Amino acid sequence: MDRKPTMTDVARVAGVGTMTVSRVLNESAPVSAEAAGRVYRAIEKLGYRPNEMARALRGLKSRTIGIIVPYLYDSFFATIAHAINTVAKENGYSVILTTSNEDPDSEFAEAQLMLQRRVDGLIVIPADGHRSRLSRAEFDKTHIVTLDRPVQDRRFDTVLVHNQSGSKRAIQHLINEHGHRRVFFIGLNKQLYTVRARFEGYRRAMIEAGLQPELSFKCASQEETSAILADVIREKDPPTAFFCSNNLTTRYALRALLDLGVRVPEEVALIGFDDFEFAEVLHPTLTVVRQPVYEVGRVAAGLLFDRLKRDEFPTAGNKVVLPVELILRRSCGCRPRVRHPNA
Amino acid sequence: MDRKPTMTDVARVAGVGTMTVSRVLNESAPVSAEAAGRVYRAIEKLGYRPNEMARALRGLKSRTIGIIVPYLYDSFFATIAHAINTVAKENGYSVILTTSNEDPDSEFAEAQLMLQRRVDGLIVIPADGHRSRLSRAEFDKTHIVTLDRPVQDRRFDTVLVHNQSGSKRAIQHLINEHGHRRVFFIGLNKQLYTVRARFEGYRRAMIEAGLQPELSFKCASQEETSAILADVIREKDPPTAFFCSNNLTTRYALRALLDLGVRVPEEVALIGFDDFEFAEVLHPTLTVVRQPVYEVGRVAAGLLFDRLKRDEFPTAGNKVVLPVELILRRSCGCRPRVRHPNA
DNA sequence: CAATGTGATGTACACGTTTGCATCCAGTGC
DNA sequence: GCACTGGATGCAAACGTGTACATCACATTG
Repeated sequence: MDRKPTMTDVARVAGVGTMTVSRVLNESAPVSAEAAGRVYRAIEKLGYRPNEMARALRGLKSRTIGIIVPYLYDSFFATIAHAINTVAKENGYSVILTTSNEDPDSEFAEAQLMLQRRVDGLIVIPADGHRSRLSRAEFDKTHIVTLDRPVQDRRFDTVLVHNQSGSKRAIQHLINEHGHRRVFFIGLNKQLYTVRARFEGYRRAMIEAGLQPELSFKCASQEETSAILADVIREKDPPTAFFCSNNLTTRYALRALLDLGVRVPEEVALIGFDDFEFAEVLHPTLTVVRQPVYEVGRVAAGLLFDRLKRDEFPTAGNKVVLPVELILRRSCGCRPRVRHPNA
Repeated sequence: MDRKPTMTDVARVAGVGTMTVSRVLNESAPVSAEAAGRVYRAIEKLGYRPNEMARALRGLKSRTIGIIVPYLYDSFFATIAHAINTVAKENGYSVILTTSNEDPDSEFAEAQLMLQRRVDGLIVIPADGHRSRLSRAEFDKTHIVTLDRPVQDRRFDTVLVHNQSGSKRAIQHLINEHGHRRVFFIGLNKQLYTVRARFEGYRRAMIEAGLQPELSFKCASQEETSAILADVIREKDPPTAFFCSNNLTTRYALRALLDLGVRVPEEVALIGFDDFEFAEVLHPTLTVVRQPVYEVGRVAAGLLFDRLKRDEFPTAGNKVVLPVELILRRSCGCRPRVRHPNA
């Protein structure tokens, strides 16, 4: 009476064979209403729950997918995970989640572990490495969808956003609407795909306007960012606008400007990539390129479940690129209408 | 040649019995160096990985724990999840993650599902309901640790923070150091344990100072918060300080004050509960009660793995309460030294 | 009526692993 | 030489479920 009740227990109590129980549970074959009733009562009485381990072992699906993200405390990744989890639930799937800490080796190891756990599919935000190890033979028979950053392997489905055109548009806004000529790009990491793509958009916008691209990638910490901005601001003809490649650099830059006593947007304009909740609370409110974070996660999960349903391994995966949106607030110099509550 | 290699395959290639392979993998019994070598080579050659499903089924542990959080896009919960995942990895465990959407029924259903998946233990941030369904008989033989919010069931281990004394100290700071007499408490949800506890600290501080507690709980959206603050600010003798019960209300309140054109801290002071990354970037920088979020997750995971190692079900669980810290910045009226980078 | 289908059920086995138990070999003490 | 230890190994069973197959009653068809 200690162990969890099993299908055999249910069958015994209901006075039927184990198969009848199985058939009732899965509706895999017709069962007489009378027998089904007895089975249901027995299940209720014993508090029986099928053992998913055994089900998975028997060769069906584990009804589990794996997610690998670089970090979880980043709101971008957390939102992605939330979206995927929601879709997984809708499909009756569970989610095993882990982090790669932006390390390809760790990512590979975690993916292997997930395979040992026999996940039916994998959604990965590839770690920021030159080439991922996910393409290796071990994963030949695994459905993989990548996210946010592409991977060389053409077999995977991928979901991206229009990084390049998004940042290009933001820069053009600064140049055309506000007359900026020295716009400074704040990067984070030369390797990171998203940063490279966003830089490329920036670069093209500048070149097309006949301007000189200026950039810095050494902004991985508050200290580095503060030091660089302090130098740049002191030049005799300093930049009049900054473009931050992501959330993190936006925060670092704002903090640095605050410490330096440089007023935004009066003295310099600033646009960030990726919207966040406090962007509307900051003073000034922040103009950003917004990417549809939740949607990215949802679409990626959708692609994975499509694959799982078909269960075929095409030689070329789907590639979905979602649009981004320039949200004009005050930090770029615009004066959008502020909503005043009932007053 | 299509299927994943199994232990039997390895045994055949290595010219040994399956048991020798198992023993090599688990080091559960002595194996001759010569045989072990052959096994290792066979594993390497075939790319064999043990099937965790089969292992779990055979009655050992699933080496998987479950986490249930209300939401994932909240940075507090995401950080908790990250901490737990990190500790789980250290212990060779995987993590199944899901969300309850703050709904006790959903929480119960998800917990059941996790049991079907045969998790070895469960870490739950109990959904905001009067009483959780986690105490029911179904979970008698499951190791459960709760987090952030307590549960009636004394058998569970629990990790909390000093909500009450933390908010009391913040209020006392406003009263004693800055001379405030009308301090307004901004709640969120009467049910939510953390909000109630923080309110109680506020109430006691006010009473002890001979002041009148004033509060509002109808601040679950930006609109509600804005409307209430607009009313309150227009009173003939308006509050001179606000205390926000959590991250979300802090954001709503700041936004409302910004829209109303009320300057912080010149016209009103503000302290929030729970620190966040943008608190130092806001203008003014934000005074907050900081709770050790990551640590809460780490400790909870530690408690769970202690239980798993012992594998006993005590009648009374451990209760750990971690300290919080008042971080003085500018929004309360203090003028902390600002660090100016190399200048 | 024999042949054939169809619905409802049970029996055996397989999934891949680990746990008992049995086995085998070598060395030791008498 | 014999029984005994003890290390190294294999065999069968079991974990809980689903698939394949067999069975059986009964209805349908010619």
